[in-house]
Amino acid sequence: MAMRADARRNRDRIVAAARDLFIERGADVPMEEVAHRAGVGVGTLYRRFGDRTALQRAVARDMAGRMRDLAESALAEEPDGWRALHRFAVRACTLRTGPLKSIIDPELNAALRGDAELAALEKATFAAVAAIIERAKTERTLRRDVGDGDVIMLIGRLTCSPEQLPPGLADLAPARMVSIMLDGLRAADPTPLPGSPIGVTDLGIGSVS
Amino acid sequence: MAMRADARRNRDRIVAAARDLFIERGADVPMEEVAHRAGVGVGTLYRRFGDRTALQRAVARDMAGRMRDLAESALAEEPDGWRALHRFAVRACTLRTGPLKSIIDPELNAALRGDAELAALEKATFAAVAAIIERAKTERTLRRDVGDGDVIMLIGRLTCSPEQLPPGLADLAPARMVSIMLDGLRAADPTPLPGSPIGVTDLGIGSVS
Amino acid sequence: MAMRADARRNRDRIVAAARDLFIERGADVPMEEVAHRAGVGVGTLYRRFGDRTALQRAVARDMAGRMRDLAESALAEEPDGWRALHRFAVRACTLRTGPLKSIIDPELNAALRGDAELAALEKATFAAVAAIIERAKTERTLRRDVGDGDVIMLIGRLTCSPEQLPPGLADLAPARMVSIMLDGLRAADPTPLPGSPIGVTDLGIGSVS
Amino acid sequence: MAMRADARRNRDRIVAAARDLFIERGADVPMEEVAHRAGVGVGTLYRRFGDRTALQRAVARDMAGRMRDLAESALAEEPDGWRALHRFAVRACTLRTGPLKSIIDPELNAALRGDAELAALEKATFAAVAAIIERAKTERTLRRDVGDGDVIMLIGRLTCSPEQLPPGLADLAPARMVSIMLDGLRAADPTPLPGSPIGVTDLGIGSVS
DNA sequence: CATGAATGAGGTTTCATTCAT
DNA sequence: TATGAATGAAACCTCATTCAT
Repeated sequence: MAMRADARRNRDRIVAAARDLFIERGADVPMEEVAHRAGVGVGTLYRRFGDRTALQRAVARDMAGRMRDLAESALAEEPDGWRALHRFAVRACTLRTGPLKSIIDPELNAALRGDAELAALEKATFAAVAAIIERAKTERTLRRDVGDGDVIMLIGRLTCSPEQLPPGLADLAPARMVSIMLDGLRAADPTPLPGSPIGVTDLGIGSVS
Repeated sequence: MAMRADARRNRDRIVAAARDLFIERGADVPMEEVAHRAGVGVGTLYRRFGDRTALQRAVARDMAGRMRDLAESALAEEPDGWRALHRFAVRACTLRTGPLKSIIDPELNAALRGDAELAALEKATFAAVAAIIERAKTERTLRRDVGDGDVIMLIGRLTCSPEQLPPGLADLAPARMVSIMLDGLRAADPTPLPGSPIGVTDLGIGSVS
Repeated sequence: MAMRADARRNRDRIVAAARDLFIERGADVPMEEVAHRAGVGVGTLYRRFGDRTALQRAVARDMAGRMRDLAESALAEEPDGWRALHRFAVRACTLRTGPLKSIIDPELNAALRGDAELAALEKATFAAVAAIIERAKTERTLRRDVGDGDVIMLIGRLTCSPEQLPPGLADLAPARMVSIMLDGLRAADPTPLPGSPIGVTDLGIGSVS
Repeated sequence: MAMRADARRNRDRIVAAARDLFIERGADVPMEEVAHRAGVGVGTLYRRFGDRTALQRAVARDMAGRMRDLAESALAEEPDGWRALHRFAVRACTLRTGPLKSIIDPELNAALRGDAELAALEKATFAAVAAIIERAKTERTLRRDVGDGDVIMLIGRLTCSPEQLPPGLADLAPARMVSIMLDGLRAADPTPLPGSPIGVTDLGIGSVS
């Protein structure tokens, strides 16, 4: 048991180290640096993860899990769809999935295509987001001519933000962008959009953004 | 003279090949593949560019130049600020700077920091965008509580779009997102934003997005 | 511990292999050949030495250490300065520093300039040689009009001997040259030399020869 | 004719550039640098010399020619063998064959083995040196127990001197070393040498030193 | 089990040589 | 004929992965 807890903790530290280094320095950081940042030897890293793609899979699942948690808690805990959408959009920015995109996106990373656990997490995320959107449309706060695919793409864009904003702006800027986006999504007086609503399913399966 | 022309053409083909491969496969494609795609030997590539960072610099300048051209022509050729903003935003998406971000962004790519030519191109881009925004504000089509920094960040996000959209959506989706964003930027009846307008200068020096 | 011992042995074998190959084939032997001769893979060589200059540094220190040992043992173990000088000169030839000169001489090899350990070894060598010379002068066997710099330069020349002498001469020729040189350095009846004695310090810092 | 002169001059500039660069930076200077230093394009260099070994051959012959000239003029112009030996030894130092050894020595450079012109030049040099030595022995100024091989080896050592002596010493140090060596070679009261005199032929054929 | 040394495949870069202009 | 651009073989070096301790 103590063993289990220790091992688990080691595993988590490795995933966290990998995620941070992938964000900071890209998908090609040496495995040895990941191990070092996690405070273990390479051998240990390889015992846990087999190879680089296994580590990427773990990071992707970790991030997808966080994203699902955000979506589900926004849906469950906010009083209305509009506020849920707002909360989800703002918090999604803080995950910084943007700089990780090429690692955690099954579309882009062949190693992740077909991973069932990851697919399940994304499916859950999409379901929660779709529910939020549905609610907001029902409440007549969200314009009717957008699909959940449109909204998910927009939120994906907002989280795609690797640049190091100056400290004072790191929190403010995403909040302002989300606010502007929501103004664009508001039901009142929208400009007609080209085409017809884009659904999640139109995007191809399973992409966080 | 004739030689000059040939060499120039070779150079351009190498930059184009590098850009495409960087987009498709990331910043770490083997140089040999870049050379092959350009139809030259590695030696030629290295004669022109010295090392990988020199090639990245060339790609970054190329993209920054295109971005500037988009901004300046939108400003010069559109009858009003709003249409100029729309045109710039839509066309900027087509440059696909998003997947190149880690390569062409001086903030993210140490090899590019301090490159004077690149800085000049970005400065010109920002100036044109700022002029467009100013015009739109004067025309009272753009809300007053956004700064040029806000708008540039938003446009940067829209161009940050690596996923391979299904063919039918590749053109449509960006147009819809831009349209929604513009609805959010519209002067009429905006929700008050947190903080105060963000200017280009607040973002730190010179990032296209 | 056991590992340590193994690693140490590996390291020593690499340095020995490098020295031999540098002598045989010059400073530009492929690293892979050095590794092969040492019985390890390239990776191991690079793990130990980082790059070619680090390996050269190791070889230079090794040779400088041997040279210092020769000088110090000659000083310590010979009954008089003259015999010490003779012994040092003869044995120095056997180190074959000549063919290594461009690799192990800090004057010639930029990678070695400023190496403190190497400088210390050379300083010790010079000190021992200077003591030998001083003793021989005191004993009135060495002519008074030569400085330690003169003698060190002469010995440096004798060790500068890349040519593959025919087997029978390999031992004899250096012995004869040393003997002739010593006759030239003898106290009795010397021809006046141009200039004044050259000291080690006149040579600039730290060159074995 | 004018053509001939021009071509000749070009060729000489290339050889001179190659010699200087070989001395300064070693046998592996890029051909392009040689060409640049000579003020021509690589193409021209290759038109003249075919490949690197041809260039080395040219440099070797050039140096061997100078060495022969020194030996023959010393023999022809000095009033006695002793002064001829002195002059040859001192001037040989100025050729700086030392740093070129691995390039111009047929023993060390496979590309030169069997070059008839080079062999002829060395043969002439050796003949002149042998004559000088013979004369000095006849005059009873040179000790009888040394062979021409001994003397040639000694002179070879003195010219093996790549180190950058401080300006004030560049001329003085060789003069002092030669003087000391000559004292060692003097007829009066020599210490018996081990073995028997070494002749040029004992050294194997054709080595400048 | 954890560790970190060893391995070698593969990417990067250089440069001798060729060849079109 | 002189030039310098193009080529690709070969050297350098890194790092994913394995394995002895």
